[in-house]
Amino acid sequence: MLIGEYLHTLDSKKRLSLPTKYRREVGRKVVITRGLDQCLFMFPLATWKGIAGKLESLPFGQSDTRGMSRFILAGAVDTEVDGAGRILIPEFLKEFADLRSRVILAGVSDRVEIWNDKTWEEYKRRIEKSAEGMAQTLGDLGIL
Amino acid sequence: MLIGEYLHTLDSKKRLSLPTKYRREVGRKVVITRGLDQCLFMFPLATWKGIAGKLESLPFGQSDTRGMSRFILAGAVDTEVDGAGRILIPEFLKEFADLRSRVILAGVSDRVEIWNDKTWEEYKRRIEKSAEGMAQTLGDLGIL
DNA sequence: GTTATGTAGTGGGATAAAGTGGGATTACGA
DNA sequence: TCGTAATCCCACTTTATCCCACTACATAAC
Repeated sequence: MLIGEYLHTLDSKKRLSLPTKYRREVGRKVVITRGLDQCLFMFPLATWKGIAGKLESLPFGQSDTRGMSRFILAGAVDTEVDGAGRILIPEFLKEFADLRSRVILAGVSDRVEIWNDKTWEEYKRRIEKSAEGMAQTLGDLGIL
Repeated sequence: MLIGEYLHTLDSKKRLSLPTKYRREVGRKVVITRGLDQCLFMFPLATWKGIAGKLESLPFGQSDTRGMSRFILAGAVDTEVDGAGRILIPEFLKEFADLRSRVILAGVSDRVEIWNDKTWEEYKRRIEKSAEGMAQTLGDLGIL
């Protein structure tokens, strides 16, 4: 289970080091794609295969699912984690998520999300404001 | 059953010692997350697994549940209790709960809450003020 | 009442590891 | 063939982790 939040730096060579806590679970081969809310998703290869399989089985005739498949599949790249535990972020994904030097890596169960740090902080603030409603939902779900 | 309230110090290395009374029940592996009302929740690993399982099954398509799983999962870290009975609080959680040197640990049945001492005192005062209403509620529920 | 003994909580130093930056070498396209 | 970019490798800096020591308070012994 991937959890936690880390601030790392994306260097001038577009390298981004993964937190050690993620490395074992993530393995050496990963897939990075455009994510939701202007962040990137990074999946371990095994997880990705499951997702790609589901996307393939979507009816291609419908324009909305067609758009969704294109958005995700066309925006995906598979990369290897290098010897120092780093991955390479291609330019077009860097641009998509507006990544600069300071980057947030966030573990969300089966994937790692990659955020511009400012965007992430702002997103968190928005979520915290709705904490009351969240407490209600958590209670309803029997989580807390 | 985790109960009681303790004032401990969070040292310059972000270490926080658990009260001895908690150590047996909590075990060596714990998970700390963002909680409600600006405190942190600390769960024994077994308890956490139950929560995480429920969160995993939430639909990712809806933006509100997406926000919630990010809030909790990305806001969580798993830590081991060290030889001296201490845990490490990562910077981003320290910041979230505004933890300084003086920290309150409060047992709440199956979790331990970690508070800034001032915030805790203030919270208690607020609750005490509404004690009248609370007594009513407890009575209604057949608890007291 | 005073002195041992033990344990909880705290602090600090030494060592190991993680994260980061940069140079050198190799591959690739113009 | 040249210039650019990707890859590998090494080195530095900071942070984390381990281990031991000190203090305070409590209990037990004399």
